[in-house]
Amino acid sequence: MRLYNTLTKKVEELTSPTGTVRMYVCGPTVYDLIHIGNARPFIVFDALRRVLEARGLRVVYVQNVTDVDDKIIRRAQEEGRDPAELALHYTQEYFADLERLGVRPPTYSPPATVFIPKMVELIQKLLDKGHAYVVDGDVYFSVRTYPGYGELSGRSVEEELAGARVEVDERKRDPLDFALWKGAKPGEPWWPSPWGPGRPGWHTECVVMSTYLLGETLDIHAGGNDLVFPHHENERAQAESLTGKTFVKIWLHNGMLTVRGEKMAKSLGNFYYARDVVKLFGTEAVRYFYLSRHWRKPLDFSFEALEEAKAAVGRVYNFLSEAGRIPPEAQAQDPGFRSFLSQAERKFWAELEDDFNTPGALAVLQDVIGEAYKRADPGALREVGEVVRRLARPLGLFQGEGSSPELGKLSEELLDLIVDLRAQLRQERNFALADKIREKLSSLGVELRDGPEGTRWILRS
RNA sequence: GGCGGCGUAGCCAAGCGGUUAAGGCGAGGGACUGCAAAUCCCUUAUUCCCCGGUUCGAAUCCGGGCGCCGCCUCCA
Repeated sequence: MRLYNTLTKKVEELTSPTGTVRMYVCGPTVYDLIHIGNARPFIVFDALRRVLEARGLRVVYVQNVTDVDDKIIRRAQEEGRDPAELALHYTQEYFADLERLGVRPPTYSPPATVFIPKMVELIQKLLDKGHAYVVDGDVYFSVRTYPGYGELSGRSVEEELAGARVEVDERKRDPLDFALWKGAKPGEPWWPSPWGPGRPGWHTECVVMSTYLLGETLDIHAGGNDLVFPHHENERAQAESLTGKTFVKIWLHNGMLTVRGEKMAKSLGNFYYARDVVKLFGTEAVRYFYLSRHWRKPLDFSFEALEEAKAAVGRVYNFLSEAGRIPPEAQAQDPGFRSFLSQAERKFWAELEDDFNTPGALAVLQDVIGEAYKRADPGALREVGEVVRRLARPLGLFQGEGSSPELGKLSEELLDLIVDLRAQLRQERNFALADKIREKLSSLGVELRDGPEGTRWILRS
């Protein structure tokens, strides 16, 4: 698998001598429900994980839950709630949302608060090595002590200094220095430390959780491209100052979800909660929507776009239900069809191997479906149905029943009876009544398809 | 201002030096049907924001514009 690495700005081969890929994806800060833009990395990197597994690799997938943070504290104060209780509540909602999005739970989802003693240890080590300093109960990382600072985000320390436009905290030795430990103000949650009560900074959380669970060098570290600076830059500075080793082999950053060209963000108010969008369009339409655009590019959200994704997913399910009713013995007539299929399979994987080109891979699926229809050969249809299901599996798509949910035996027989009676009406050319039945069933979610071999009923999901 | 990215048909979107410029949605025409739906067939970019350059050959590489976006604030 070749992937674009933010650090080197090149597409690089993901190597795994041990057969295990250790990947870390920045998770949510649990002060509110996640919005549909937050869901992009969760879905995209979940799919990447599954594709790596489908290629025979073991993946250890860690995604943190940031449950101490200024925003949580502020929100809790506004609502008169306990910050820990608020964080726990939204952590549970977050997991519920992952399920709604069809995202597999990570191997580990550590809450930051569990690791605070480890964070204190790490900060102490940075102090011991001269990479950090204490000011009035706060601890800062000294950016100048890490020569590689700025490499990830393509900034130079000098420029950042010149361009610093945020009010500089006078107590910092250098405007670029960032907080590792924040002393607690009255009323704020705190944990004990050698520098007094307080809480860890965000950048430190991720370093501790990732290296503790995955080791000092990660194969993949991923997140939204809005995290490149300062978050990931600061993580790298800490980790590499501490270990002297490469922190991350490949940095992956997904593009933003936009609304009319602007980033979707809580602060801009142009957001929709992930669960609401799933409710409106369904899990698979949302996944399809994300995977139909290359993961590094910006993606514009609109109801029309989701509608379109839903239609595309519906069409595939339509095909799968056609293919599914063909007896398993049916074989493709044309001997050349086999090689067409295996060529398509190779193409599918080649697209994914090439910087995780999911839109390219989905196009292969659509293409193969079109070809199967064209053949008008039940055997070919059946075989393509199987291939589509197998290939789409790692993308988390097209594994469901599609348009034929379980019905009770009685209901099925009743439907068959209605269809028979309607067939008689049509024979008698009583089309008015036959159409009325069709319309009524349609409004109940049962679609009738009249074909040369009679009528079939299909349940719309 | 600095750094990064994007601009391909009505819309969405692949493509990364040689392909007939994938695929989807939509639209139009036809087949099937009592009429529909579903499905099938055909049509829908001589051209990839603009201008130069490199090359036998450029949507793809280089230079310069134009437009849009992200980051530079603990934003996925």
